[in-house]
Amino acid sequence: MAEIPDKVPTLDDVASRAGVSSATVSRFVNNPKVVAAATAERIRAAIAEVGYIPNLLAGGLASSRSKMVAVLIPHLVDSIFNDTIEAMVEELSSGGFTVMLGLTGVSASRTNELIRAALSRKVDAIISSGPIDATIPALVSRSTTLFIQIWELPEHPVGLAIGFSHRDAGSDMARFLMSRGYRRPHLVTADGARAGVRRDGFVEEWQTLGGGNVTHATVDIPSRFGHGRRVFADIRRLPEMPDVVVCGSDYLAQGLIVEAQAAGLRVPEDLAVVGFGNSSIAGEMRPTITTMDVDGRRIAREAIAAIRRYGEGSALPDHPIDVGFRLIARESA
Amino acid sequence: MAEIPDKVPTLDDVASRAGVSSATVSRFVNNPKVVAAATAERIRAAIAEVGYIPNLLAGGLASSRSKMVAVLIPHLVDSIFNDTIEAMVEELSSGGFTVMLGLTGVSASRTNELIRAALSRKVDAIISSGPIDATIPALVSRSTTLFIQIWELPEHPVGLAIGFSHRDAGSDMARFLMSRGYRRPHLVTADGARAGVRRDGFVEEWQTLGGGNVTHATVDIPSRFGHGRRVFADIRRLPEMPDVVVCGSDYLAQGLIVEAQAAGLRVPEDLAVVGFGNSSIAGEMRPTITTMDVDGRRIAREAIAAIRRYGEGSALPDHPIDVGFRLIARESA
DNA sequence: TGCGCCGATGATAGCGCTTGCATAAGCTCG
DNA sequence: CGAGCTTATGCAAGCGCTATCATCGGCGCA
Repeated sequence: MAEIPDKVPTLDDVASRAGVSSATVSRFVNNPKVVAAATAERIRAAIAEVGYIPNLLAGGLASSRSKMVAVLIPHLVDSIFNDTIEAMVEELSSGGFTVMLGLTGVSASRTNELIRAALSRKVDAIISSGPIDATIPALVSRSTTLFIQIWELPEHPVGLAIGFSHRDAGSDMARFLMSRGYRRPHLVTADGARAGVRRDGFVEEWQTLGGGNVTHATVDIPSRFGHGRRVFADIRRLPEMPDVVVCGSDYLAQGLIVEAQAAGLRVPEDLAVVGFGNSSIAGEMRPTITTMDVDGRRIAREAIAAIRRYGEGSALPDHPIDVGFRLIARESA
Repeated sequence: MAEIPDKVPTLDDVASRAGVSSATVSRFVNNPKVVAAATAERIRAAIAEVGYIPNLLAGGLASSRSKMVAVLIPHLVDSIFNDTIEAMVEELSSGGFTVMLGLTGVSASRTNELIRAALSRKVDAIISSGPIDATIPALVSRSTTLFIQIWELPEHPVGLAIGFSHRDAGSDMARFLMSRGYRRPHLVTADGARAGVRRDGFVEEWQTLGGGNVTHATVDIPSRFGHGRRVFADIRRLPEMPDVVVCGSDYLAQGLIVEAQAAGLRVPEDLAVVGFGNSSIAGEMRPTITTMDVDGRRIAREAIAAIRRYGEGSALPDHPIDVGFRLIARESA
């Protein structure tokens, strides 16, 4: 019975066992087709025998390509990105990438630290859904790492942007609610840039359509289920009760519905509510929640495709990738 | 004005700029106190001037320590671990570790791949909340990576376990509900091992206390908000309506409450509901949800402390770390 | 004054892999 | 049948760090 050396086996161990050079084993590991079938078979066997696990630190150092992607999001709990991120992580993993997760919160310095950490690890790409501050372009541009902003389409993206127009999303919602006959919308948004753009889009369109004044309130980022309580209390104090509340996330919409119902109101008859993001709960709530769907899996796929192309040396598309959105009319409005 | 070389600066660049050897710069980067104050200052300046970002692939390769920790969980959306994982990621990041996130789903092969990927990256530790299959011990034991199972206390953990007794959690809940006067509990659990243990603990204690029969149903992993609908429908078809439903997660409890209320039942008067995990929504729902609190942040801290000690060569505690749990009585039962 | 020590630094040998270049067969074809 | 390819493999030079060992001034102390 073969002695198992007590150190973890390296390429060389596999090589000598298979009777080839370590270069050949390396080739086999990274691209099996380039070695002859018979050799491949011997190497495969040798790998299994010694229980070889490649050292990606060494590989990454040598190739300056890490097969690792950083995903930066503000939060995990109740995050509007959850479904998108779950899709993202699944797609990245099955695409052979390792995911480095960073939680930025709302702090720019935290975001910066995480970006530095990612660059330190020579990640192939950084996918960020958080806010971008002014120091980031300089950091990123000196590296070969691809920077991808998701969920928005900034005028001048750092690297690549994959998202949709928040302004259009806002105005689409305005048209929808107007056509449904609502007249006194109340907006509740997290105080982030994107939510602000949606709000502007809504208000502008609403007024263009001849709608009256639009009231609005702000909640902390992220807009969570738990905010529902305070938001509802605030609404009750409004001089005139709105007939529909436009929420910055489905979770907030859910929280608001719960509160409204607890207060004896019927949704949507007494108060209609719409969310944003088409999180899984939106279709499962009672009443089901009218919302905007964003195709997270599509964003993930586009991101991965871009990373691949970029890795192979192709130029990036010189314009952001617009994945659009889709209004989903359900029971709540 | 100084020319910025178009390649990314290395330790050597910093060293020559500061007029010291690269070894000294390395010392400064990893442990500033060991270099003389004046030298430190020069190095600090040089680092800022050239915009040096350490290459952790190279560092990790040389030191065989990656400062990276893999976190493996089944899901992101509606996961009972969300709050724990958020705490975990925050604590790890501020502790200087990079987090590699893996979503195992319910597949053992997926879990295996992720563990291999983690080992390939020479992570300092793998923190797993998923199910452990028989092939894992062999994989992990040949490496120097610390394996940490969280949220449970298995008899024979692979590496270290940090969690609590699911059996005790089950029996505590049984005692609590009995003392509150409930008589016909119905259990709804995800079909995972841990949930099964809690159920057994509940049933056994319930019967010890002289309670009658306990009905139970199973849902897919993870037990989510959306399951509430089917679970409620099933309950209605039970020969005798339960007076309290014990759910495997707060999200499921929430979903069930929503359904019950939509059907005109009052919670807890007509049907009481309890959850598990003390997710943030539990205290924010109407009614607030009675649940079991598990201190996720404590688990995270214990894990990090263990990783640190292990990295410094200390032996692991030879017994699992029991962080306990706490029943939180709220309005829903 | 001289010995031993300690704190600060330099020189250097790898860590385990990738990859450009060189080599050696096998093929095709006029 | 040999020039000119293509294909399969080996050789060896790094990738950018860390860590061991050696060096070299002080400095306390007998």
